[in-house]
Amino acid sequence: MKSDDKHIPKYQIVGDYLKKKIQKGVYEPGDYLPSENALCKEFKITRTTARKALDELLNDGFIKKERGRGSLVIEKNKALGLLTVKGFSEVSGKKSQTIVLEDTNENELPQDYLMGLFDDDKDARWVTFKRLRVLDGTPIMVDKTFYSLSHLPLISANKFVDNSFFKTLSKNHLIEIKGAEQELRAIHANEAIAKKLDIEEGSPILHISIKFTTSKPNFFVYSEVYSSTKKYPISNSYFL
Amino acid sequence: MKSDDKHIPKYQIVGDYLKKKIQKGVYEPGDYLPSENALCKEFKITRTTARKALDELLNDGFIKKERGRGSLVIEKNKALGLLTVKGFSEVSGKKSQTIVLEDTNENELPQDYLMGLFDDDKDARWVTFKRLRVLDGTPIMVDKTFYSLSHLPLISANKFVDNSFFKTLSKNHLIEIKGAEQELRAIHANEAIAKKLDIEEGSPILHISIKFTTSKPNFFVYSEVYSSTKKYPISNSYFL
DNA sequence: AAGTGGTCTAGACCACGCG
DNA sequence: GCGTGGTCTAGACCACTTT
Repeated sequence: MKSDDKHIPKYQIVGDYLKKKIQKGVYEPGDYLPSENALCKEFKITRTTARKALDELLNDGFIKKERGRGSLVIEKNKALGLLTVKGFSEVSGKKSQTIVLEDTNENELPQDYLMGLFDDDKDARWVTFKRLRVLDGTPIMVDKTFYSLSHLPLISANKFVDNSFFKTLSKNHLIEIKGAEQELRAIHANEAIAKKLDIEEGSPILHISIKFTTSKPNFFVYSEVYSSTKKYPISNSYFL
Repeated sequence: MKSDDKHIPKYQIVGDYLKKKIQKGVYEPGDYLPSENALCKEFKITRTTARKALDELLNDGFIKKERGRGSLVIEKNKALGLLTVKGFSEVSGKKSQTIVLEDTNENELPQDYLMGLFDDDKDARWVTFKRLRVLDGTPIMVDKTFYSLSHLPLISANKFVDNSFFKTLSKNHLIEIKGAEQELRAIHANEAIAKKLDIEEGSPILHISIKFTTSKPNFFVYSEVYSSTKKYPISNSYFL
């Protein structure tokens, strides 16, 4: 019989160990990790192995190597894509706020839904909620989010963990966001949107249609976002 | 092989050598590269070095390693994100076209450059070129691209491989696009842009500022894109 | 059994940053 | 001068694929 020994390579053990320490805050951005030679002694490994462990962290964007100095912990890349307004929750001195415009309720699918992505679940029952994001007093975006009741019960938007739907999915339902497809259009703000975003009717705004893929098979979350980009542009990073 | 080592590490010489062979078609997708041991003998290097050379190709998406079999050359597909208009080159029956509006020439950096990403290379000499993308007769986007002469010579936009700057970087200079940071804004088209995109002045368009990260350290490519999204929205996928 | 890639050891010399 | 990371050698054993 084959044994089920999962032989985990040393470099991965050491790499994961360092990642966890960074995630726990033992090492913060700006700190230097133990040197390669220090890791060799601590874990009784050779430099090749220690370097491979650090390469993992380098690849995942945890550290930056500086010859002659050491391995510097850096701010991690968040490839969270377009839903991240520049510094929405990270701009120092700015306060972000989420206002529920319309709490979760059963609803018809909009006829004019733009993305041809509803192939599945066409006859399912859907719920939606609508929210307004405000950054430092400035309305930034309105979003309307859809999901199917056949995969998740109705959850009040007022009961989201940290006002975040995705955090709620993760913490209470163990569902993780795995990816997304998006379509972007520049459009004129209509009266309703303009009023909510406190801009003039006809101002150029960004309309984003998003289909989120989750860790739960066949469970997708759909979002329609209307964003005023004048003060805070949408920022986005992606790495291949 | 000659040993013109000097500054360039061996693994890079071997890695570049293999990349060139792939790009020349000596090795095609589906082929296996010489085994690590074969490379050791051919270049008189150790397996560590041979493996590091192959790691380069692995990172740049040229090959896939198969234990017990070898290093398989694969098709390079770049999910280039936002620069991909929906089906720009894939819509069946549609013809894409790239028109050079302004050939590559040395230029001043624009004063109003939006992204605060020029920290490095501030005093370097820059070249720019400007192009118009047309899909099935409809102008889709204009883009102005910048790069620093300290990393790459001036290349005429009329001599790009397949009209693609990135393909040129890859095929002729072994530089791969690794990722990007972007900022998106919805704006009103000014007269110049409107004329080029054949839309009314004041129409909402998408303005995208992009900083591309490459496989060449400290070499970045900057692009300013203005896109009419009415007929063809920008589409984008990302996966975590 | 032979060949491939995956991991690892125990060294070595070099280029760089800092005191 | 010393410690750091960058490169490299010359081996070794392992897991996996193919013949």
